[in-house]
Amino acid sequence: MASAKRDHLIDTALRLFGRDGYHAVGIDRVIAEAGVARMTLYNHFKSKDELILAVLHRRDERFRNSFMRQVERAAPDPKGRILATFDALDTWFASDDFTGCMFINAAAEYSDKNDPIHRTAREHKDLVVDYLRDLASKAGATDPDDLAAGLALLTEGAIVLAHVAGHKDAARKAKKAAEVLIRDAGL
Amino acid sequence: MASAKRDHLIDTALRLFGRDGYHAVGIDRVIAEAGVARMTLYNHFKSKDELILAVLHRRDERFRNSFMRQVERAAPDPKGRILATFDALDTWFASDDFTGCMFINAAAEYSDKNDPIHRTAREHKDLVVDYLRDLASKAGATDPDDLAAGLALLTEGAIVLAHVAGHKDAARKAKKAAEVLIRDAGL
DNA sequence: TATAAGATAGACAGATCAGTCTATATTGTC
DNA sequence: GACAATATAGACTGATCTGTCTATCTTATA
Repeated sequence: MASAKRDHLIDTALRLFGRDGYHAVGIDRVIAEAGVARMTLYNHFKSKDELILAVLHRRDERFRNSFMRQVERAAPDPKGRILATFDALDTWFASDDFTGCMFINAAAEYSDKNDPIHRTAREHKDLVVDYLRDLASKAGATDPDDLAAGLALLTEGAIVLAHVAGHKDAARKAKKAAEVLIRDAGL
Repeated sequence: MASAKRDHLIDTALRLFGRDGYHAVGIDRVIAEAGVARMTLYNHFKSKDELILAVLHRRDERFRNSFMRQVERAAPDPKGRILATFDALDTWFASDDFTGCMFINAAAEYSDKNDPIHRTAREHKDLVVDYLRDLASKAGATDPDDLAAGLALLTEGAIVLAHVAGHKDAARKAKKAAEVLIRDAGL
C-alpha cells in the first residue's frame, strides 16, 4: 500500500489540485510533474477520483497533524486554544501558496452530495466542528453546540473571505467576533 | 447586445455551471441544453470565459434584485434587515437546486487572483460586505466596519457549511451568532 | 418583395482527457 | 546470481475539449 512513489504522487497531486483545481489538472500533468510513468499512477490508484480521494485524506491527516498540533502547542487551556485557532488560520492565510480550502474547493467541483469526493469534504468539515465542540465543551461553555457552531461559521467564513475576496485580515476579524461569542457563552 | 438567444444562453449556462462546475461543463452541453447552434454562442461570446463572466454578472444582478429586495421587503429598519439576511439565506439553502455560491465555486476553480473570473467573484463578495456595512452603519453600530466584518464571516461560513457539510440549520445558527454580535455592537 | 442580419447544422482542427496495453528495464530479496 | 515485484516509455483508444469555418436557412425590417 504505502510506497515512496505513491507518496510522491499524492504530494504532487495535492499541490497541483490545490493550486489549479481538480478538473483543470489532468493525469498527464500529475505524472509529468511527479516524474513518474503513467502506469505507476494507475498501479497505485484505480482512477483519477481515487487519487483525488487519497489527496483529500492526506490533506485531512495533515490538518490533524499540523493545524491541530499548532493550536495545541499555542495554548494549554481550551479557551486559549479556541482563540489560537484563529491565529493558526492567520498564519495559513499568509502563506504564499494559500489557495483556499481543498475541501471547499472539492465540494465546489463535485456538488453531488453522494459523490465520495463531496462526502470526504463533508467529513472533514464535520471533524472541524467536532473539534471546536470539544474545545467549547471543555472550556465550559453554557451551550457548547451553539458556541461550536458560531466558531465554525467564523472559521469557514474567514477561509472564504481570505481566498475569494483576498481579505488578509479575515482571521483577525474572525478572532474578534469569536471573542464576543466566547464571552456570551459565559467564558 | 441584449437578445433573446443571448439571454437564454446565459440562463442555461448559469444553471449548468451552478450545478456541475465551470470546467466540468463544456460548450457542447451548454448549446445542446439551450437548443442553440454552436456559432450562435460564439457570435454572442468571444470565448467560454466570456460566457462565464456573463453568467457571474447575471448572478450578481439577480442577487441584488432578488436577495437584497427580499431582505428589504422583510423589514423596514436596518437592524431588522440585518437579521432578515439570515432568513433569506435559510430560504436559499432550503431550495432544491442549492449548490453553494457560484462565486465561491468560481474562485475555487480559478484561483489566480488576476483572472477576470476570480476578480468578478471578489467584487461580488466585496459588494456583500459593503451592503452589510451600510446596514450596520445605518443601524447605529458602535463600529460598523467591525460588525459588518463579523456578519460577513457568518454569512460566508453559513454558505459553506450548508453546501459542503449539508448543515441545513447553518443560516439559523448564523442568525443566533449574529444576534450576539449585534447586541455587542450596541444595538 | 427585396435586403440584411441572425441562426442553423455540421464538418473540421488541434489539443487534451482518462484509462489500457505491451514490452523492456530496474529494483529489492532470497 | 536467480527470481519476483515494481517501474519504465510510449503507443493506442475513444471520447471530449474549445474554437473556427462554411454554406444554407429563417426572420425581421424597410
